[in-house]
Amino acid sequence: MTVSSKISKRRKTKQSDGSVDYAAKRAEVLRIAAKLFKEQGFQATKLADIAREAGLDRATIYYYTGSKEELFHETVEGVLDACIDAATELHADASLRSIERLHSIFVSLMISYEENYPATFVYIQEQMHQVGSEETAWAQEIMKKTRSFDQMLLGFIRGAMDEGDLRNDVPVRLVENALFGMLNWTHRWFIPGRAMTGRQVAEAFWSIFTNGMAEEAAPARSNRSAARH
Amino acid sequence: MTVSSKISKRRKTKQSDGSVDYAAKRAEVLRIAAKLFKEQGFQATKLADIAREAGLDRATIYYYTGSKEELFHETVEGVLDACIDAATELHADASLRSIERLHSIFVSLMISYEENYPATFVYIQEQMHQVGSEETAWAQEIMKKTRSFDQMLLGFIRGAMDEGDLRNDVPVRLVENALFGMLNWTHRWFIPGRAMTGRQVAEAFWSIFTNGMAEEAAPARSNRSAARH
DNA sequence: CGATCGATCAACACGTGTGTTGACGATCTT
DNA sequence: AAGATCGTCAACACACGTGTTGATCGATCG
Repeated sequence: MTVSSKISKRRKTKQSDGSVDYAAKRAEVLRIAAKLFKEQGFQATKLADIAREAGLDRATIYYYTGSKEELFHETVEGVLDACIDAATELHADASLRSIERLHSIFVSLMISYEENYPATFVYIQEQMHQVGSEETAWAQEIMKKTRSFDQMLLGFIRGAMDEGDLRNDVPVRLVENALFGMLNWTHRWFIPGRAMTGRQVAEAFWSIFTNGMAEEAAPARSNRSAARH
Repeated sequence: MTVSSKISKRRKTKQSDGSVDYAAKRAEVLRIAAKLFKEQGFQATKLADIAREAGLDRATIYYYTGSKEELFHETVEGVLDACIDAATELHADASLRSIERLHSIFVSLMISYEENYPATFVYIQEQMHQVGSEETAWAQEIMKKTRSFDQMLLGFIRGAMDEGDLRNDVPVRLVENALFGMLNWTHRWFIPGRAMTGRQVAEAFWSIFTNGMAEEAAPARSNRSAARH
């Protein structure tokens, strides 16, 4: 990031083009950084923590990266693009109903969260959208993409309402916040490789979202005590 | 917090018992601190920010509080108790079905979030539950209460399933995470005094949770286009 | 009107975290 | 075996945020 010329960085740049072991170890450092960002938050994570976890001296970290910020950017960059990619490919297929596209995106998104773990959860945790203060091109780009992604989602929900697949007696924004609240809140509890897969979680949430949890959501309403237990 | 004797604190303590203007200004500082904690997070909020916002010198803040931590504790303390109070009073009324109690708690909780704004949202944001590392009595207490509150909620959900008011084909934990994901995610977008009240949001979420968003979830399926729009 | 007291701030001391430097061993090269 | 190079770290310089002190200024009071 810091462009100025320093010996430590000169070494790094020299490294950048070539070696294999180097790239591997660099990736390892990045992995550890992402893990700690997820566990403790960006600010609370000290470079010393990353170094300790990697079994290196703090100074050595700078052999692999220019700064803590750089590690963070590299963790988070691409996350948004992954989400947008997942969404746009469905968006293109106009043969599907909006509700089906929304469903697809919802599931794809959760799977993307899972695959990019823990990067996406770091992204969510650090509230990347409200970096309004920062004037950096980086921040601007994030905000722009987020807004555009958000509009896409809203579009699907509105579409599904117009097409009669979703109730329209609730404000669109609220529906979005309900659905993606469930989804995004996973960053507080979901861990890949545990009881459920990302897809299973997403499908379960989707079922709740569309059908609701009421036992008698279906026409049959009379015999509730006969319910399976 | 810091018990040691310093003149600055001696003054403060002297102030603690008595004055009226003092208490008012102190409350003002606390209010500003809470607001900034909400906007920027605890770590990112510098005492200088609070001072600037309050139109005071940084040093003067210490005339009203012992430390940044103290401001934080005072912001967050009571939040959990408010939630627990809201929950337990319903818990006592055994004449209600579990599903009704869950509904009541859900709405009460959202209203509590609204009334304690922004304190509760700070609480949620700072992930008070996973302060596992800290050994302070304060942290222990928080964790204990959180766990107990969590168990209470799970109990209601299980109860509602047993009583046949909720589908039981979804893991309890997942149902909890869906419902309280929607609720807790409000800390990212809900602002009191805007379009909707806390109660309205909660009721809308509850409706989605129980009935789902599918247009044909309810018995009445025919006149959908007649719906308010 | 000098004394007291409450609120304020300038200046300081300190701790902690970041990023840089230079050097030291190990391995690889010719 | 002399030299180059790579990964490493001890030590340093620096920035920043916190909390403390002592003094100042104005109001209230005897």
